[in-house]
Amino acid sequence: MRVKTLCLGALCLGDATGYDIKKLFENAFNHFHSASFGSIYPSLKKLEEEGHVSHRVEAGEKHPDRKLFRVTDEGRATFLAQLAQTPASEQLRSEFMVLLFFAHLLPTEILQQKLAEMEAHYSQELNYLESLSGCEGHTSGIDFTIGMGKSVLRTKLDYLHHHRETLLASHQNRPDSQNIRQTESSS
Amino acid sequence: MRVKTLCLGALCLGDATGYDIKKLFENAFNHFHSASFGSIYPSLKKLEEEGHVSHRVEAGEKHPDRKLFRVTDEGRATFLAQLAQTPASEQLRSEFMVLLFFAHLLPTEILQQKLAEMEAHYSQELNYLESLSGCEGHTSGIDFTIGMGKSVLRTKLDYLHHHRETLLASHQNRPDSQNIRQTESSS
DNA sequence: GGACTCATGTAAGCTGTTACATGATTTC
DNA sequence: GAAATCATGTAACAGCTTACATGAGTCC
Repeated sequence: MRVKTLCLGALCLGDATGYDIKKLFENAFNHFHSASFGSIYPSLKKLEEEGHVSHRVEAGEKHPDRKLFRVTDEGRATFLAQLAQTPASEQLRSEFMVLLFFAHLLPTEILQQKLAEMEAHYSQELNYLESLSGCEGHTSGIDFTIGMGKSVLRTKLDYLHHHRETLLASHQNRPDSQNIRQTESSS
Repeated sequence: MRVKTLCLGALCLGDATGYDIKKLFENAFNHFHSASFGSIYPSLKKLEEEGHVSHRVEAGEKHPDRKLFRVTDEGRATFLAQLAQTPASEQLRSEFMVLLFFAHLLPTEILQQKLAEMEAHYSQELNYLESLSGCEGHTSGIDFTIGMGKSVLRTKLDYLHHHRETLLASHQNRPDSQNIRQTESSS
């Protein structure tokens, strides 16, 4: 789902500025999507041209002027239709898995470092999702995504803890630890 | 990690054609990355221009002519360096989570359908990874990625099974089931 | 005869990121 | 006084996908 559609969706939850939407991406959407200013502001512009949103300017005394966007009836209907059409799917992009896939080409210390890095990442994300659980005002759907995210992260951390040592042990004993270059001459 | 680097990595596992590499993306890399012909062939071309790979043509009798690529010493070194530099990270892009996040805007039947769709997806992917577990010739790193993938998918399926009914129940009783348009007049 | 697999490649276009440009206010 | 937060936007570019173009062999 493109950023434009997601911006429209964000505005279906309440009026907001481009800046507010960026924060939504950084917080609520963070564990399943991302977007930068460079895609959010042009998206809002296009949405307005298409009549899906409108805006009014709030003059600021204690903050800069802000453009507060609001979804139109037409925009809401469009989002609903797009949502219903979207097939349920998921795509992981994991540099960590790439690293593991080619782990036999890396020195053990580096592998160890990557594992530690990933564990820290997972822990941090889990902490964040746990902090969200305490908050109120979530729909049942949002609770579901948070709950699922937490379960998955716990599984990943468990998996790391239980298989880390085995992996590192067999990594050190792997064939051609240092003689990759020699193998090549056999052609 | 860009497709070009991944192609170089693929060739570090053995000589291959562009077509072979596409299959690798569809199979082995499938659960953490993807790429199409339109990015693979140009990548191989660039890699050759840069001296990271070379190729020889295998004339086919029972199959079309194929360009068999091989990594050079320089290419191998470059890949190793790039691999060691790559930070361990992960990014999920989930339309399913988006759907759940906005679930309160969808009719219950549609939500139900999306949940079923996702369950089918997860089951299919789990079956595939389970079929891989039986195969031999995996490095410990690859086994790790497969094992982790399986654990995660089982967790997701479990979560779906345990929370599906609760979600659907509270979805049907949600406020403003059908009166989204009325709410709007209060501005 | 039709569908699928094997095999290579290009061109147009979409989507999004990074970096730049600007500037006020608030917090430490 | 420095750094962070609030706030908006553009331009250049990267990277990838989709669709097209082509064609032989194999399996049902």
